[in-house]
Amino acid sequence: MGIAERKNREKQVLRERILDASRRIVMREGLAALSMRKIADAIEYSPATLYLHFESRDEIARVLCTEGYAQLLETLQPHLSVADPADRLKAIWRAYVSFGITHQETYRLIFMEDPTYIGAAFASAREAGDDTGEAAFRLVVDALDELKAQGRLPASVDSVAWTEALWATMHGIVALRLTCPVFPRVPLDNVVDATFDAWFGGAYAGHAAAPARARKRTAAAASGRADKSGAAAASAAKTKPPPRP
Amino acid sequence: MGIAERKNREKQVLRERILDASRRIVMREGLAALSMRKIADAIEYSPATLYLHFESRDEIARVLCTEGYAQLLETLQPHLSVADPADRLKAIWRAYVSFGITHQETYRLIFMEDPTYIGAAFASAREAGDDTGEAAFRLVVDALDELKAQGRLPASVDSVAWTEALWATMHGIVALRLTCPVFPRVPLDNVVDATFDAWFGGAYAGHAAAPARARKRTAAAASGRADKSGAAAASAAKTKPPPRP
DNA sequence: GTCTATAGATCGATAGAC
DNA sequence: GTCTATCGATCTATAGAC
Repeated sequence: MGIAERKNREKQVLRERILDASRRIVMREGLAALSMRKIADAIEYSPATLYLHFESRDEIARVLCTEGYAQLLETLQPHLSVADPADRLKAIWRAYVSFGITHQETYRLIFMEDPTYIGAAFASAREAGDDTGEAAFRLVVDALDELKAQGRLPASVDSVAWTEALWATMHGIVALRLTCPVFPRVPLDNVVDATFDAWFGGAYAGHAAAPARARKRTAAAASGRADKSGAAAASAAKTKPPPRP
Repeated sequence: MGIAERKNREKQVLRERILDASRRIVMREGLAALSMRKIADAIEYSPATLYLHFESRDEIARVLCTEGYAQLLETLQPHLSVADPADRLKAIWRAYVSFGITHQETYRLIFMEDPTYIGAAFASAREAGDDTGEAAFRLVVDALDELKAQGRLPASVDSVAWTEALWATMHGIVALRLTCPVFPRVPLDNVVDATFDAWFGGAYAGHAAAPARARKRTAAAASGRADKSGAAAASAAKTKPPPRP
């Protein structure tokens, strides 16, 4: 069946070309600028052809969103295995913010546009038995539990609520950066560090019931920051201004 | 000059009617659904008439954004004078989240759509000598400074960075709630409380250099929450699901 | 499979009559 | 001031020729 296979391969190739072009448009001009005509122009096919490979513009957007989400998770991957749980959490969330800042439009597409896109991504991941996202979430929860077990966080901490609050913080940092012209006034890294400081400042002085807090770190971070190991956010997240309207 | 004044009054009335209709459309269907034709239909005028009062659709959106921003600040107002600085911060940020959840589309318009809208709001406020927004920001910074002065937070804390991190957290909570279908899995109030817990859990046990942390509060908050004084967020922010796409 | 052509539906904004 | 009429520019999606 060589002929059928070749045709199928060719079909996949065109599908990829469509997605490539779409990705480029979204990354450069945002989701709103993604139109069937523009994609068709970019790949030098007629708009009608696109409908042989995708049922609608929305389907293309959904695929891109799912892809972007996978890319985000992949970016986090290497930081999930940092030994110390506090360092691990910092590394993960710094990488998260860094991704959001460097891949603005991808991040927008995932978490800041139509909720049904990421909703579909979650659903299809679940169906496919892919629990990478859920696993990443659990790993953050686990890191907090580890800190509790080591007496570096109070046992009363609700790890799931803390995980969601941490997520919200990092999302808030990225999102405000992208949509609010006056945020932040101090360097973005300092805001991230301030968060770690507040949440884990005490986690380095190990004492179970009422850990003493050696929160000297903000002052240090506010100046130069010749940063530690797992910090991927650093340079990328530093100065870039928001280009989008 | 009674006649000219009456005409002027009538002009203002129509202007208000336009804004009323626009506000209703945005609140019910979001900014994307705001069109000159739809506004005109709602007030039973022709689309062309709108251009006698506003130069463009964008100007209307800008005005609505400025209005919404003022409304948000007004909502925060009563909580700015809570006596205890830690309670004050909690009250302010609970009210902030509550506003975002109950006035979803208004909040979206302010902080989640076109950055130029809120940018214009900031600029025109500055020109008009209105520093309400800046003042609110400073009041949060001041509250943190108070906590430091009372030895309830380490002196090394960078109050501005902390303020921005707190803002990012609360924005993140609202924004994720509005655009991410799987957030949050625990009740939203618990996420807010987890944040306060992490940030100010130690602020009730007063000790300057290394304040002991009595972080028992999350566990308590995770259950019932018969909350304290200035908490406006409570019921409103509890259960509502995201209606938008 | 791919095209042309087009239906059908938005929009924002303006010219010019009344 | 307010209207009608319209320009001109989007867009998605499809029917039907080749």
